[in-house]
Amino acid sequence: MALEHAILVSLDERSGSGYELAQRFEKSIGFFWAATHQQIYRTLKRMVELGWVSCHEVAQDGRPDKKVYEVAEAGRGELARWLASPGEPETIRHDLSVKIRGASLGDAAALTGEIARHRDLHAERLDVYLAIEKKDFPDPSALSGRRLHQYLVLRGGIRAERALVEWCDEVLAAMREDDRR
Amino acid sequence: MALEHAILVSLDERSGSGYELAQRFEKSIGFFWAATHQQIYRTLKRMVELGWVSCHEVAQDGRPDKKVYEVAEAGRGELARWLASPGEPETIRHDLSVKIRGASLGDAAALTGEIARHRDLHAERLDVYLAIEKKDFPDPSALSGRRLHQYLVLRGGIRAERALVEWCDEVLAAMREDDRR
DNA sequence: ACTGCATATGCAACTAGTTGCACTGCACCG
DNA sequence: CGGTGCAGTGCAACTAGTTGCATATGCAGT
Repeated sequence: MALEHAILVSLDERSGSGYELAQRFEKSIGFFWAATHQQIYRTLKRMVELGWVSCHEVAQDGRPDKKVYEVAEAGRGELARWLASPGEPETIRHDLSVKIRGASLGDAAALTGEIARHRDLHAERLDVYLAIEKKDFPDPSALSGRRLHQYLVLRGGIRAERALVEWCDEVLAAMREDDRR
Repeated sequence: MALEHAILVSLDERSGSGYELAQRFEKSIGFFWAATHQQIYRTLKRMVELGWVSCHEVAQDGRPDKKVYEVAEAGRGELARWLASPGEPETIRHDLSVKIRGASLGDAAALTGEIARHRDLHAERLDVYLAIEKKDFPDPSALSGRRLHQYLVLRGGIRAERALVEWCDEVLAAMREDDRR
């Protein structure tokens, strides 16, 4: 399980509360590891028990108290161990592919609509990633260390989304062509 | 959940036992929807209760009896309903990205080894897909209907694996370059 | 005879992830 | 003064997926 490890990486970049982590998972970490606030709170609790992170409450004015977590020694050790350990490639679960494979059993028009919708969603995500690339990493050749690693992960997102958009376009073109005959 | 639907699509292509389905998930359906035999047996049982599939036992000689499942009317209806209903894009969980993002916290050499290993795994999968493409779909422009849909899903796999291989290569090149400085 | 392998099905216990709700604090708007 | 909305934490119940084991038939090789 990598949720613990994703949280460790994120907390190492900057300590924060469960709420803040949930927001990071919404916008940046979540691009490659999705998690809800429920999962994050539950996992943080477990990680405190394991001694991987430490926690102290912080009183705030103008808003409720929060619990700030930071990576402990044991957490850093666990992260190093995990980074060096081999992992399986992701198990793929792509329901759009299931739908396409079953296309002949349903309404073709509804399905092409669905594919077009996914195409647009992926195109939107791609635009977001490209905007981040342009804004935050204008000169990739000058990057090193942590910044370089962030950039490389973003590059993975760009490549994946681009591949999906192009694939959706290929599927739509082929299905329309098939329809015409 | 799409496991039911993936099973329906597969059973519609050809009726079969849980064991046979598990094998299909290992080699073809599993390229875009992973499932273990446990999941499949459990889900088939539930689908019989729901009336989506029917089941009859078949005695065999030379090997144990089996239960052959086939899609029922209600299953076909459910599948058509699902095909037309909008779905969320996949929630991404890519632990290689988490590892790269945390690269500076562990052993760089071990991590590049891990990335190279994934690169090779994806290159292998890509070769498998390309071989299938060449063998089973030598003339894509002549395809239509079900065969076309199978081909298009395969194309998605090819695009995805190619993107991953290229990304791994980019990451490895950039990390080696960064190392040298 | 013994071992290993493929076929064939399944339970039990576990881990992981989702969904729906509940609670507090405070600010800002009309 | 009541509604909306963000910040902040969390429980309970559920669904989905994994892992380890159990069991049975029968073939092929040593």
